[in-house]
Amino acid sequence: MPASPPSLDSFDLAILAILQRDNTTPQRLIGEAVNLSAPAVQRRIKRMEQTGVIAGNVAVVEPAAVGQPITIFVEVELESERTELIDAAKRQFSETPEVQQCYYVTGEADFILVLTVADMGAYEALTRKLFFDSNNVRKFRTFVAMDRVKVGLTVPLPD
Amino acid sequence: MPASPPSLDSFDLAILAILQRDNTTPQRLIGEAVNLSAPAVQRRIKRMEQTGVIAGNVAVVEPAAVGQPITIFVEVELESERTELIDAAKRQFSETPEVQQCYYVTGEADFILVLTVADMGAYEALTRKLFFDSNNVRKFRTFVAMDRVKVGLTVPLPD
DNA sequence: TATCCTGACGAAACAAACTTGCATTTCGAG
DNA sequence: CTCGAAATGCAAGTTTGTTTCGTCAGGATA
Repeated sequence: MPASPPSLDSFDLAILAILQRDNTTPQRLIGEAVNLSAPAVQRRIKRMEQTGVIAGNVAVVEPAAVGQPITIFVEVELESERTELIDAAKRQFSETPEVQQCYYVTGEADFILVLTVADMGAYEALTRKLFFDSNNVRKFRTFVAMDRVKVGLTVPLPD
Repeated sequence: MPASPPSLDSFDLAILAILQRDNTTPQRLIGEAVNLSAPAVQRRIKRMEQTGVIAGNVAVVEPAAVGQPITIFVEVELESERTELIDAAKRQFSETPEVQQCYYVTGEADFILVLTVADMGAYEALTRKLFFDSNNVRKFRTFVAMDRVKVGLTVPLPD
């Protein structure tokens, strides 16, 4: 729900850089860092939330701590790329909690999924549900993460 | 820096479910939702932050709004898998801001990267820097995201 | 069984942060 | 140069976060 043309100035970008790292930073400290008063910072944050520049404010949970220690990538190739079937696939992937991320891509695959599971048994069950029970998956390639070298949603910001 | 064995109860999980969706939710409301007082909620959150169950609190920035509208996946295959070279690759990927996520994986590739770039020119420059200038990249496959169907770091929580 | 210790809880007091109103300033268009 | 829209800072008011403290439940010990 972007409400208007964003057009961010250097204050906004500096604020974003901080919030992107830690959104519990007090507005007073942000203000000191960017040379602005706390209310000014607050108004800018609010505006960016309303215009969709800030898409959300979330706590990042460590998967291993909640019994989901395995991260898996899957490249999915469909049989048919009819719009209706593509949309159905998008919907199913979106609705599946273990699917942490889902992208519809160009190239040698149609979808790339990032999954979070408790163990390989859980993954096997998922493949059954998502791929084999679907009549539209031609094949899929699996990559198991040995090391989550860098994880996040941080976006590089212009200077 | 996990400080102790976590072992989360159903209160903790219920709190996590909320924070994972919106960490600006007042502790009072969380308390009402999980049947606990605000201080109890606050203590549990603090403990989970200290033990690493909660890895961070961040604002999610919309890439398109800050001039990085293109998301790209790359499978990277190295020439040599000597530990030293693997570590060097991890380090370089980690240090590159455009590399939003980096995983070291098993399977037909060694790394999977999630990149955020302004345009294809920027990607071309990145490939030069990350892959061609490195003497250890055998090949890489590129997937350009047409639709970010589901994006986030949300982890499925046990009941 | 009685006692002590540990850990977690809620209510209330307290401190800090967020939010709003308002006068002033800034900046671009006319 | 003047005007008006938009953003700012300050100060008050409100909400939220944090600490304190007394209580209680469970477990170990004697």
